[in-house]
Amino acid sequence: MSTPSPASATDAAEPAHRSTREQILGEALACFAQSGYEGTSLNDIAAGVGIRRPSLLHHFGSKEALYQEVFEHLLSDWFERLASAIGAPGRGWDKVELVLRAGFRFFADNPSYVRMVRREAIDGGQHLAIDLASVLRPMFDLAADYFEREMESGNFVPQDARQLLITGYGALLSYFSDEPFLEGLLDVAPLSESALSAREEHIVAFFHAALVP
Amino acid sequence: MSTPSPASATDAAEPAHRSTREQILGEALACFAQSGYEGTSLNDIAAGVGIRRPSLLHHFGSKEALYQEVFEHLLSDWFERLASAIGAPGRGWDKVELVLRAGFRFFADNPSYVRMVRREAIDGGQHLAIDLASVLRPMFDLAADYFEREMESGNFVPQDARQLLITGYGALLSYFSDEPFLEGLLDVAPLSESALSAREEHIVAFFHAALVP
DNA sequence: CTGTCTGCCTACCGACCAGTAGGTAGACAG
DNA sequence: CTGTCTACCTACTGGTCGGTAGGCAGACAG
Repeated sequence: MSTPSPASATDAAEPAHRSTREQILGEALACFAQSGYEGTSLNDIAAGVGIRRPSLLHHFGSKEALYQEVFEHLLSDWFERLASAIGAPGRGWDKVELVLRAGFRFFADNPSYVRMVRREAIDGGQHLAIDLASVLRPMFDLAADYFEREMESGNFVPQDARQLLITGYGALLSYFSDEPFLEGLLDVAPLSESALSAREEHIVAFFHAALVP
Repeated sequence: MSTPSPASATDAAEPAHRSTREQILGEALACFAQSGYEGTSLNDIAAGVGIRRPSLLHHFGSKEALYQEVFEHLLSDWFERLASAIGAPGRGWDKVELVLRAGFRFFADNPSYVRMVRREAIDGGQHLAIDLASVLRPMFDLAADYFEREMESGNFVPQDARQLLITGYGALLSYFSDEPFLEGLLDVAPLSESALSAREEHIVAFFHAALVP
C-alpha cells in the first residue's frame, strides 16, 4: 500500500480496550477496503496496530486466513440483520421498504465492508474460501419469488423481478463502495448523516415509484 | 496474478493483424480488468502477448504509463459516444432514453473497461494521473440541471436529480463490473446478447416508471 | 524458585516485483 | 559493405512480499 495507513475508518463503534486480535481485525478491514487484497501488505496492517508482522502472524496463520475471517465475520453479521428484517411481520410494499432500509443501514454502519464485498464481486471471489454467489443465491431466489407473487396479486407493477433485484443491489452498494469517487462528484461528504438520510429516502422513494401502482 | 492469463476478453472487435503495441494495450485491458493494478504483473501482460517483460517496457515506459494509457484511451472513447448521444436532437424522456442506451451499449461493448473504472471508483483513482471525479463532474452537473429543468416544467416527476443520477450510474455500471458475481447468481451468462437486451429494457423501463408522470 | 504459556521481537528465507544494462538479429538507407 | 534503427532478448539490480526460526520478557501455577 502506498499511503501509510487509514489508521481507522469510521466503521462501527469501538470500545475503549480491544484485544490485539480485535484491533488487527479492525485495521485489516480498513486496509483491505482501502487498498484491496493485493494492495494491502501485512506490514501495513501490523503498523496500524503498532506491532510487527510476525506478531500479527502469531494471531492469524496467514494473510488469506485473516482476510477470510474479516470477510466471513461481517458476512454473517449482515445475514443476521437481513434475516431479522425478513422475519419481521409485514407484507407487500411495507416489507420491501423494511428490508431496503435494513440493508441500507447495515451498509451505512459498515462502509468498509461494502468496499470489500464489491471488490470480491468484481474479482469473482478470488480470495474467498466460500462462493459468495452460492451463499447469496437462496436469498436472491426467495426475494425474486416474493416479488413475483406480489406482481401476480396486482400489488406490484409487473416486471422482471430478478432485474429489479440487481438494480436494487447496484443502488444500495454503489453509493458506499464508490464513496471515494462520489466524494469528488458531490459537494457534501457522502457518509455524513444528512447525505445518508437523503440517499436512503431517495432509494425508498425510487423503488416505491417503480413498484407500487 | 494467480490465473495465468485471460488471453483475450470478448471486448470490442479486433482486426486480423494488430501491432505489438495494440496487442499489449488489449492484453493489459483484460489483465487490469481481471486482477486490478496491483494484482497484475507486467510478466502476465507480456506473456499474453508472447513477448518478455523488457520488450513490453520498450513500448511503454512504465507500468503506470501503460495503465494510464489504457484507461484514458477508453475514457475518451466513452466521452465521444456520450457526447454524440447528448448532442443528438430530442428532448424530455426521449433524450434520457437515448443517453441511457448509449451508455449501456458502450459498457456492453467494453465490459473490461467498466471493471477498470469501478476499481478506480473504489480506490479513489490511486493509479490515475487524472482526477476522474473532476473530469466527469461537468457532465454530471449538466445532467442534473437538465433533469431539474424538466421537473420544473412538469415533464418529469419532481425528485432529487443528483440522487437519481447516482442511482442510474449504479444501475448501469454494476451489471458489468460485477459480472463474475452475477454469473453465479443467475442462470444465464450476463453478457449473452439475450441477457444484455433484457437488462437494457429493464433499465429503460425502470427509469421511465420513476421519471415520467 | 522452576516450568510453562502467551505475546511480542529481530533476523532471516525464497519468491516475485518493476525497472535497467547491454547485446543481438533483421530491415533498410546510402 | 557500412551505419543506423527497431524490436526483441538474457541477465541483473534493489526492493518488497508472505512466511519461518528462534529468542526473550512477563504472568502465572505448582
